[in-house]
Amino acid sequence: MGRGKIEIKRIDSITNRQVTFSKRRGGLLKKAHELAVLTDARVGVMIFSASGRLYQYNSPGESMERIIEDYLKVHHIQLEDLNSHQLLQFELAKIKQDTHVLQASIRQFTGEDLTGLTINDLNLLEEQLDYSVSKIRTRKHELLHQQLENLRRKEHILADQNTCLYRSIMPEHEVEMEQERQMEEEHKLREMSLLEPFGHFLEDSRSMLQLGPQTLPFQLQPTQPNLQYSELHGHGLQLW
Amino acid sequence: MGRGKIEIKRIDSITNRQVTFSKRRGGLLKKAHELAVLTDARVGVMIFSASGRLYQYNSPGESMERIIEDYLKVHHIQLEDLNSHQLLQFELAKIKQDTHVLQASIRQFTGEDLTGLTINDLNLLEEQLDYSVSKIRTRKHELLHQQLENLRRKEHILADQNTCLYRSIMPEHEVEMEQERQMEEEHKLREMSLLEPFGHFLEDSRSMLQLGPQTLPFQLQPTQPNLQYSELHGHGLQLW
DNA sequence: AACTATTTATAAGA
DNA sequence: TTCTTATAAATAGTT
Repeated sequence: MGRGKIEIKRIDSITNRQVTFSKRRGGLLKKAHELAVLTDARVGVMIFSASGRLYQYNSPGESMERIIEDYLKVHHIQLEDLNSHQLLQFELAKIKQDTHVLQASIRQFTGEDLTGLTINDLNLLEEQLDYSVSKIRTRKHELLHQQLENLRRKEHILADQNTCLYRSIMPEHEVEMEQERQMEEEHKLREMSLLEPFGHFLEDSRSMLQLGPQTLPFQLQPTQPNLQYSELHGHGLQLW
Repeated sequence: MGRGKIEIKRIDSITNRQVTFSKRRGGLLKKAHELAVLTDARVGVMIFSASGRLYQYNSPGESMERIIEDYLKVHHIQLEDLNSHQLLQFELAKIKQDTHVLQASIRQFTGEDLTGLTINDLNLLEEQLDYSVSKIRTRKHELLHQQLENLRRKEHILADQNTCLYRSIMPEHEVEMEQERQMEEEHKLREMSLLEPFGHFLEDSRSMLQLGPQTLPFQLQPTQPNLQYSELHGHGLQLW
C-alpha cells in the first residue's frame, strides 16, 4: 500500500528504514488498539526500535504486566505473579539471616566464638552444655544396654542351636563334653569384654540396633573438634 | 477499509465480533512481522481472545521471553532474567535444607535429639561439648579478670580524686583522717566481694567493658534450657 | 470461507 | 520530520 509494492525484507537505506519504522510502528499500535476495542481482546504489544527504544501498547483496562503474567502462565513458566520474584528474594534474605543466627549459635556451642556474651550468658551456656552432656551420657548407656541385650540374645540363640546340632550329630555320651567346651569359650569371651569393654562391637552398633539409614547432620572430626561447623558442604551458595 | 466505515468501539454482534477478531488478529500479526523484518525492530505481540485463547508473535531470532525481560528491565521491574526466578527457588530450597541441617546440629548440641547417633558419634559429641565448656570457663575467667582490672582502675582514680578534693577543701591536718576513712571503706568492699564474689557487678559488665551493641544469636532461658533453639522467631516462613 | 466495495495504511516524493 | 498523494493492503459487509 503505497506508491509501489515493496518486498518484505530488511530495508537497506537507513533513513528509509527509520521512516518506515515510525510509520508502521504507529500503524501497528493503532491496529492493536482497534482490535482490542472492537473485539474485547486483551492485547499487549512491545516494540523495540533498532536503537533500543521501547514502544508499547496494552488494551485499556489491562496492564502489560498482567498480560505478560498470563502469557507466562500459558507457557507453563511458573511465576504466579511477578511480585513473587521480589517476595522470593525477600524470603531468601530472611532465611539467610536465620542461617547466620544458627551459625552463630553453633559457634557458641562449640566455644569457637564467645565474643559478645556476658558472664551471665556464659553461665547459662555452660549450664546448657552440662545438661547436654548428661543427656548424651544417658543415651550412650541406653545404647550400650541395648547392645548388651542384643548380644546376650544372640549368644543364647547360638548356644541353643549348637546344643541342638551337637545332639543330632554326636552320640549321646559326647554331648556333655561339648557343653563343657562351650562354657569355656563363653568364659573367654567375657574376659575379653572386661579388658576392652564394648569396644569391639561398637562399629557394628548401627546395623545391630536396626537404626534407620541415618543422615548425620554434623560430622564430628576428633582432630579439629570446633571448626567443622563453620561452613556447609560447598554448593556454590554464599551463606555467610 | 471495507464496504462501510465503522466506529472503533466494541462490536455488539457476537458472531460479528468473533469474525472481526479473526480477521484483524491475522492482520495485526502480519503487520507486526512486516515491521520486524523491514525495520530490524524487536517486536512482541500477545493477544488473548475474549475466550482466553492466546495468539502471539515475536520477531524472528527473538524469544518472547527475552522481549518480556527487556520490557521489564525498561520498567525498572528488576528481574534480570526470568530464569533467575527458578534459580531463586532452587537456592531457597537448598538453603532451607541447610537450615534443617543446622537445626539438627543444634538439637544434638542441646541433647534434644540424639537419635541416629552411634556410640562413636556420641563420644565425639561429648568430647566436643567438654571442649566447649572448657573454652567457656576460660572466657569467663577472662571477663572476670577484665572486670576486676576495670574496678581496680576505677577505684584508684576515685581514690586519687577524693584525695585531691579533700586536700583542696579541708585544712591540712584533716587530710590524714580522711585517708584513713577511705581505707576502711575499701576494706568493707573487699569483704563483700568475698561473700558474694563478682555477683553484684555482673549486670553492668557489658557497659563497663565497652562491648559493642551485641546481637545475641541464642537466647538462653534457664528454665527450659534445651527447647529454645527449635524454632526461630516467627516471620511467616515455614522453615522446618 | 470467499468475494468485493471501500476504507485505511503507507511508499515514495516533496 | 511532516505533508501529500498514488497505490497497495486490509477489511466490513455480503454471499
